[in-house]
Amino acid sequence: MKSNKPKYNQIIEAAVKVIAENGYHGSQVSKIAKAAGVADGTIYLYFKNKEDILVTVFKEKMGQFIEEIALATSMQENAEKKLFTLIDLHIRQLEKNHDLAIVTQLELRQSNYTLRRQINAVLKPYLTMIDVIIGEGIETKQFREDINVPLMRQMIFGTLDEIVTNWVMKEHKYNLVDQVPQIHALLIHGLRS
Amino acid sequence: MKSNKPKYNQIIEAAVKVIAENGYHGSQVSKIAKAAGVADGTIYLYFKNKEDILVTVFKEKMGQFIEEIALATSMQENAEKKLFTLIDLHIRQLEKNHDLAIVTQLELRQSNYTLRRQINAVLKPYLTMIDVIIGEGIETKQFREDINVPLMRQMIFGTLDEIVTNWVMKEHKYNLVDQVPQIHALLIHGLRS
Amino acid sequence: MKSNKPKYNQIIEAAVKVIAENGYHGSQVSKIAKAAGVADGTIYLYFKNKEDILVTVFKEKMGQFIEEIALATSMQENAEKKLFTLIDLHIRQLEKNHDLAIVTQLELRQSNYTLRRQINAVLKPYLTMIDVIIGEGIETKQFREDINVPLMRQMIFGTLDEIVTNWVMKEHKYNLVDQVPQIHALLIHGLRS
Amino acid sequence: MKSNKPKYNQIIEAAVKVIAENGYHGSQVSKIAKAAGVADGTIYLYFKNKEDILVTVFKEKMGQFIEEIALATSMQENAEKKLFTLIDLHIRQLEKNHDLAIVTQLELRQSNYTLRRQINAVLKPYLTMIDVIIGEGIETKQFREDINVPLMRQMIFGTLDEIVTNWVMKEHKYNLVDQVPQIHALLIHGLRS
DNA sequence: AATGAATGAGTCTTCATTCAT
DNA sequence: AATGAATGAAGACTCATTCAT
Repeated sequence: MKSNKPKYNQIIEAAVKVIAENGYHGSQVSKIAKAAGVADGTIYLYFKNKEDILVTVFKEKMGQFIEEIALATSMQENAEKKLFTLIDLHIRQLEKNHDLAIVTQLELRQSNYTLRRQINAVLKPYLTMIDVIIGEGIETKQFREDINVPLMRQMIFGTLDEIVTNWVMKEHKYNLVDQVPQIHALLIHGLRS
Repeated sequence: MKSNKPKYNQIIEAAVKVIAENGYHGSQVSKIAKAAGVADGTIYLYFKNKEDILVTVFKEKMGQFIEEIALATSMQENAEKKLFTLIDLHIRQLEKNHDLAIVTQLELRQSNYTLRRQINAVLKPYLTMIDVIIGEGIETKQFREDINVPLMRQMIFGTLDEIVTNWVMKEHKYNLVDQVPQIHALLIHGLRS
Repeated sequence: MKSNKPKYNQIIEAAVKVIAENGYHGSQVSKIAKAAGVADGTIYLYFKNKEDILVTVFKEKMGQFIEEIALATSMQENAEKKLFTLIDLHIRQLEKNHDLAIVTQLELRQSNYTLRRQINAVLKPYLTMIDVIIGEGIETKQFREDINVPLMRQMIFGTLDEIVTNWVMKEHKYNLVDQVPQIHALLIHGLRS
Repeated sequence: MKSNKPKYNQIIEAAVKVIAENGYHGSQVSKIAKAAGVADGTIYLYFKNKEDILVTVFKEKMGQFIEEIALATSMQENAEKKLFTLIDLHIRQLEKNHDLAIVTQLELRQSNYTLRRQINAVLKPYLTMIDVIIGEGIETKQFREDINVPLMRQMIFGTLDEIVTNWVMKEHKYNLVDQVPQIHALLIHGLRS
């Protein structure tokens, strides 16, 4: 696929790099074009408009992100382990890819409302995946019966998102993967002693 | 106090309203001025520039927000109850003020890096307050000894933030305060049955 | 006179200072008001508008300038000596007063066409004075009969103006008065050996 | 050459015309663009900013102006004739081109300090050319040995500049070229009978 | 398919001037 | 006479998008 549409991929990779380096508002179409080694006009042969580049960046990158997590969790035998795997890969993947983390945690959020809705749509399957894991945990009695699934999913996603965002804003100065067991424990056991 | 600087307050209130209605990028200075019933130039007698309006809106509103929570939690006798109060008021205050919720959860995040850092600075005391409550819980053995305080704080704040943001993006279609006890329970007990 | 209209004079002196220090375009009415120790509005009790301040500055200062030259030349016995005195005082007065020189040679020329015409009107008597001296020289046969008076006046004024402007632009780094005899000689004898 | 950069030249020609007609402060970028028959934004493909248009106008026009004088004087056999040619062409070229004369003598001087310095840099070779002619005259004993070259140059340039400026301010109501022999005579012989 | 020159809509900010006190 | 808070008009510049080549 990559070899079929080389410019398309060039542009997406350039966009991630340019946005991570220059910020959302400093990433003009002409700058992305230059980084991709194509003419400004060429961008519009592959993308409807600037917003479309950004949405596509998110779709492609998050698509891989989600797929990898989906695959890995499916190979775990129970909900608790699946949750651990999800946390681990969520954090591991973003920690591995600084540029992408900057783009997803900071820059893309500076977009307008329309783009935000599209980004949420891309995230939908991921959130559903979390819902399914929680549901499975409840069914198998690993998790409490009275758990409100959407609420618990917001807790899980909100926690992970906040943790990664903090790490990005602190300029990746500390190690994230090491905290995975603690995060998992907090989500499973809560605060109570 | 309000009567001393009427224009100042007019402008801040207008800014919240205009941003909530038109979004961050649709909120021209002239639109805010018009909504405040002052001339464009008057804005610049009270604010250094457009960004300064936004920072100030956040400072003033979050200042009250945080203060109210600080006061209420201080009157609770133990960490668990303090946490409940914090969750309750965090959600209650934003649910009560739709416009403010839109501004803090969605619009202000579309700002540039500089503004983001200033917003974080304003939030700092709130985050510290959470840290202190967790610390108190650990000392009094209400919470587990091995809890990583910053991590737990990110979990609490991330959860609340995600919950309110979801509610705003779903256009406030459901009741939030009702979920407070469940949120509290999840944070205290976690998923484990 | 000064004691009768203290604010009036305060404003004029402040204007010269502020313009010399901040340049024409950096000299807002409010800055002049502040330097003069009066309120912005007070300016408009004494001057019709901003342009009026500038014209008045020029009128007052150039009035003194011209008067002093008129007095001194009138005490010289012949045209050649009068010309020497005129050159000497023209240069001496501006060299003595750096701020005024900056204002007259550089800053006030950045004004618009209307102001320029008014400035020219103020200069008129000075130019006429030069004309009269040349005429006297011709009558007394000190100067050639076939001299075109306006042309010669333009030569004299143009020369002096250019010399002072160059000196101001070179930031007053050299001594001007020392050159007076040479200037006089050049105007009297020309280039020819 | 013109056909290679048509827009560039269109903009420069339009700028001279617009500034001559509307004055420096009345020449908005949009007005120049309209007169040049291009979009506002096109200006910025060829010029860094508004000031850059003005500096370029001066550079291009004065470049030609100076070159023509350099060529013509070089073909004269001695310093006195070279000086005559310089005076003649200085005045002839500006008299021929009313718009340019207005721009160089009046409007461009309303510019700020930065622009003024750049304009002076453009004039530098012209002033040097005058210096060289004077030096040559001294060497060949046409001119007096004791002449202060910079001073004499300021006298020549100041005289020409003042004469042209007066003519522009009098709205070109009289003939300038006719005065060339008189100007030359005054510079060569001075006032003395 | 690819180019890149050209377009032109859109906005924050300054500052001379006014006028109620 | 004096104040100074309030006014609001005015303009340079950017950048997403188009289209002739």
